[in-house]
Amino acid sequence: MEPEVANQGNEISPNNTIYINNLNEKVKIDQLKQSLHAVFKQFGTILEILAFKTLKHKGQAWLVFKDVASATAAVEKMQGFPFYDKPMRIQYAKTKSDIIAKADGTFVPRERRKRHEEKGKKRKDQHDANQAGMGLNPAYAGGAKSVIPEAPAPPNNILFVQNVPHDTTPMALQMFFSQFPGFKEVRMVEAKPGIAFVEYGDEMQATVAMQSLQSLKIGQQQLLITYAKK
DNA sequence: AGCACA
Repeated sequence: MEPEVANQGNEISPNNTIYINNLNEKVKIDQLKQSLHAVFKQFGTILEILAFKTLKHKGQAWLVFKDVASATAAVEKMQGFPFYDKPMRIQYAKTKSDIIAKADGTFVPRERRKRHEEKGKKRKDQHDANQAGMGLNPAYAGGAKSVIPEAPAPPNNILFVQNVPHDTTPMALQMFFSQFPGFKEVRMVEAKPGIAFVEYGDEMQATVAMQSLQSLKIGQQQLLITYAKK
């Protein structure tokens, strides 16, 4: 007989939604969601990202892809990806997200959770504004080690490449980046392993290379490419 | 460690 029951053990079956834990709990929810989006959008359209700061849900997030194939790629390729100094742990979510159920017509409203919604709903707009500002502050958490840029640099002709395996040579990197028009040079800094700068003639050329190489893995590691700060 | 639907 074939195994009709897809899910006997601890394996969780494919789902549009990935469940991520071991996230750095010091990161503010808004910034966390933004950064997750930046890192996972390469796998396909993201419908929703949910994260909460309550005790039971800190350090975790649910990221809903439009397509299951995107979720599968994300689970495989981003497993252990260093994110705010901690390796992400990624699984498929155990259950279907509401947003998916609504789309496929299977949504049935669940019991309303306890009266969660009652406590002081003050004007906290000011706090939110402050929090947004903090997302731009590199001094946050006192470290420069995050693989996530605090604020995305505007498009320009130089790419900033992160999560490069430490034993990668400039020559090796050049192999990948020089196949795109306008390539000028790769620069690596001895004192700062794991990163590289790649320069192109102009912004469009840099953009083309970035989009093509964004999903490149070297060894086990998923490259992360953004524009360099100038 | 912790699987929700702010």
